[in-house]
Amino acid sequence: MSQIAKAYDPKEVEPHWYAKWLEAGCFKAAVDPNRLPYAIMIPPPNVTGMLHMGHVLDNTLQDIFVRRARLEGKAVLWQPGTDHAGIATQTKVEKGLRETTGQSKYDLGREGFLEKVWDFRAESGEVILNQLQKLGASCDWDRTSFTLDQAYSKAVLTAFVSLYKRGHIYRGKRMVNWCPATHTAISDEEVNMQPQRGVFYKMRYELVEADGERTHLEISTTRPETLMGDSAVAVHPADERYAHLIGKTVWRPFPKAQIPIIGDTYVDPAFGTGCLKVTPAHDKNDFEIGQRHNLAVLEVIDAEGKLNGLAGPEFDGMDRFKARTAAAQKLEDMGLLIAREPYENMVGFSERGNVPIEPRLSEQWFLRYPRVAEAKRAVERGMIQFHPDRWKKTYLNWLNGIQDWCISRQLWWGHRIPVWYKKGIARSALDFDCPDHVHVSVEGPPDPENWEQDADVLDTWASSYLWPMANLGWPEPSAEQQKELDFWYPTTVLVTGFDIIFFWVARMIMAGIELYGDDVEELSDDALAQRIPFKNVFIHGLIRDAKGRKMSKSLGNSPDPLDLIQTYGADGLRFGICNIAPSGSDILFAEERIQIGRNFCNKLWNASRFRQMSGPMADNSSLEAIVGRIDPALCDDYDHWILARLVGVSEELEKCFASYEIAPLTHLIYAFFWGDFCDWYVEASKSKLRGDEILRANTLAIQDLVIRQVLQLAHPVIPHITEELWYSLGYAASVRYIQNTRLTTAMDLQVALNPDPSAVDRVLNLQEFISQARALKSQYNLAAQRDVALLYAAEGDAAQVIAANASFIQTLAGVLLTSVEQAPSDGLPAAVTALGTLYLDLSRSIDVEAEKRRLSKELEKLNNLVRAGESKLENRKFVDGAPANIVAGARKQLTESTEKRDEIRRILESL
RNA sequence: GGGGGCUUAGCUCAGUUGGUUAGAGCGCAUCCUUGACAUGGAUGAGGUCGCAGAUUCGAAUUCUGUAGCUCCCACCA
Repeated sequence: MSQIAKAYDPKEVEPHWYAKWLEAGCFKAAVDPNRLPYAIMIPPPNVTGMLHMGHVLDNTLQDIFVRRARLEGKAVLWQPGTDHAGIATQTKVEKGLRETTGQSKYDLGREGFLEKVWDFRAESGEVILNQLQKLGASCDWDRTSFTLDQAYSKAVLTAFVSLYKRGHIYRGKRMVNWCPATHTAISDEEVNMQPQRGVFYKMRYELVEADGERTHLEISTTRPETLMGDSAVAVHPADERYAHLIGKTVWRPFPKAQIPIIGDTYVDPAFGTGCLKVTPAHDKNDFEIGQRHNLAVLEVIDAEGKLNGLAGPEFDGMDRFKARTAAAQKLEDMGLLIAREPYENMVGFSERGNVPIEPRLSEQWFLRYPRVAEAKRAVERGMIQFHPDRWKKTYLNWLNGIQDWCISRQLWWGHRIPVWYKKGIARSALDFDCPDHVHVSVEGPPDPENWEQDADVLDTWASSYLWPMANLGWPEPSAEQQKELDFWYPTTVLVTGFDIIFFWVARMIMAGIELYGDDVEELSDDALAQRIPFKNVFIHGLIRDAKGRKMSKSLGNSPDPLDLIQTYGADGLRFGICNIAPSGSDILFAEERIQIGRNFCNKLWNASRFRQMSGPMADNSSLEAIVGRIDPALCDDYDHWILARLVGVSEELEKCFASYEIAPLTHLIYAFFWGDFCDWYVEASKSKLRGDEILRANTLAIQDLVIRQVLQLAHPVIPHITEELWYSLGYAASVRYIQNTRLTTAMDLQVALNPDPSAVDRVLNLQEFISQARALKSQYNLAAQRDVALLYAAEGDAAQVIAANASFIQTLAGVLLTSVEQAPSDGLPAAVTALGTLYLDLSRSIDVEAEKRRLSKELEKLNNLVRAGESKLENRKFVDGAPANIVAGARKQLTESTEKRDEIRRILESL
């Protein structure tokens, strides 16, 4: 036990306890067959990334879950790690290189460049993990994993080889999304559609043979720079305007060539002019049309987005966007451009390169997603549950229209594709079914000198999709790892944002189902349930700024979490972020919205401090010890009430965790501790604390009990301050750390305390009585006075309740109470409560009109209530049909309302 | 074009299977530095729960229609 300092200083407390936890091995995960497993795999942040608000939210939630699970007595694994993040990291290093030495990666060569990336990783790789520690994340850091670790790489390659051998992975020349900025193909998921303001060009292609009056076809396009690659003009076969021209030819203006007019139903006659230029090399649809009609594929744009020699000498080497206006100008010079119209359309942008992607034909590796049906089944049958549930629709919807995944990247940083080609055989002549031509294995060919490895690496997501199983030792677990796999896998819950349901969640599910276990065709539900990577998916929203915009560096609206920790403490930030994280999609972040976290910590701190100042500390070493200090005979209504509330809030929190509803979490804790305990219970205690020793000890025992339980309940959210107070107030005397105590359940508390439920009603009435007394004072600007004379007229039980609680009332309301037999006749300001009528005993005259206005307003309210209550109770259908407790409640309310109304009426008349 | 989601106090949001007088935080107004806390306390103003129907004894809550906003997916040049 130690003296609690005057002000709460998170900067002192937080690092202190974090170090202690690490030292004591509090976060270490250990297989324990006697406990239920609870495992979370961290969504691995980019190895060179910096902590941002999204991480704060995601990891705070995970930490809340695992810390709660530890309190519940489960064996807990929170696996940390980082992702090599292929494109992001490589781009960053390339940029740095360019800026510092002016070199490109080609100057260094593959080996040399990769060395630089590893250096960079060594420098910055630990940063984000350290930042997570500042937040209080209770990961088992000894297990920190990296997607390019040797063992992990082996898992990735094994997965590739298995999927290849099972026929899910193939190589093919296809239209892919090419990023001209990063010089690699990317997957459909890495392309973001953005509205672009551009120009709709209307141009004319001359018919080789005039069609009567008609000498030209009019064609609209947004991309005139690709016309040099046109190999046809397409029209709808049923389009009366053009159908008869099918089979004829037109002149492509430059390089001048005859190209056919073809009929294809893809063309929408109503759109533009109804004529479509077909550029099979640079448009996905055009490519398909080209396939159907056997058209030449003329590539005129290269990997960097520049035009090449095929486009003609004046365009050779020109950037695609420059070429767009240049081509239009040339058309205009030739008299072939009819119009330039402003136009807005959706253009695909490369997520990383942030430039428009270029559809490009290239040889790539593709994954035909395995186990799509089973991936759906696992979710549909509830083996995997999404929280909130509605996200499963998004997931299923995506799986329904799923296309093959381009998994090769023209990068160096990543897992190199484990495929080797025999030297001396032209790539085009390779027979992939012949082991003498193509070698696919984890180890590589026995005679590497005769082979050349595929130059590409795998998409980062084609490694992180193994995260849950690879981190536990798959595919070749040692005996120890096998135990871990058996125990922790499938993991309990995955916590992540909805933006990566497609990138990661769905792919992990399919990978797990396909690869975890033997290669069998049919999977029973039981087998499926063993293979899935996690049983629950907790989806949270994205953090946006107060105006709903995405957080970004360029907007400058992305606060540095470390600054926030500096100002509000890690606990304050955690509480705040948890408090504003609704179950909806977006979270609007504004700094003032997390102040509540700091304020709550401060309140907790000061309430504990007040406890310490209120009297000597006693045995707080266990729940039993504290309960043993409470004498039920000494407990009054307030004591029973706060204990009943404690049981209630404990139960509600249990429900929250069981159903993955975290939105109410902080609200429940806040309302109970601040609203009920501090504002009412502690205030009410003050008179008792000044009373006799025995009563004081009893009251302090109850305070100790409530604070202890609040510390337990709040610990997952605000671990540092609760640990500090746990220690300072002597709760740690027998068990050192909160997490090593067993969470007291609502049931435990109920049995141990058995609070009198009837006290709750009495206390609610008292609270109303006190509030009304305060309101009366406030009305007459007497709020600050502590000894305002108040008369009250009450009868029967109510009179007894007031008498028994007179000292509370006087303390809490700051009044001196006097009971009167009869209502005073001289028109004093009054308030009507369920316990009786209050009169402010004023020596000066009152403002009769103001008093009348106030009471009339109150009267109207009550009249409405009475009317509503009466009509309800006169309705036979209600009385007969509604549940008994509802009817009884309505009766009770009507009685009370009627009494109050009559009393107010009487007072009004007397004024 | 397909699929979600949202619409409740000035702002941001709760409101569990329909059921006592619709709540919270912030903001606002008035008062209070009374020995836990001004990162505080007290009091108060402020809502016909987007709109229109339907079901029901009873609807913010269920259903239908409708308007507006928003996100995701999708190959209209």
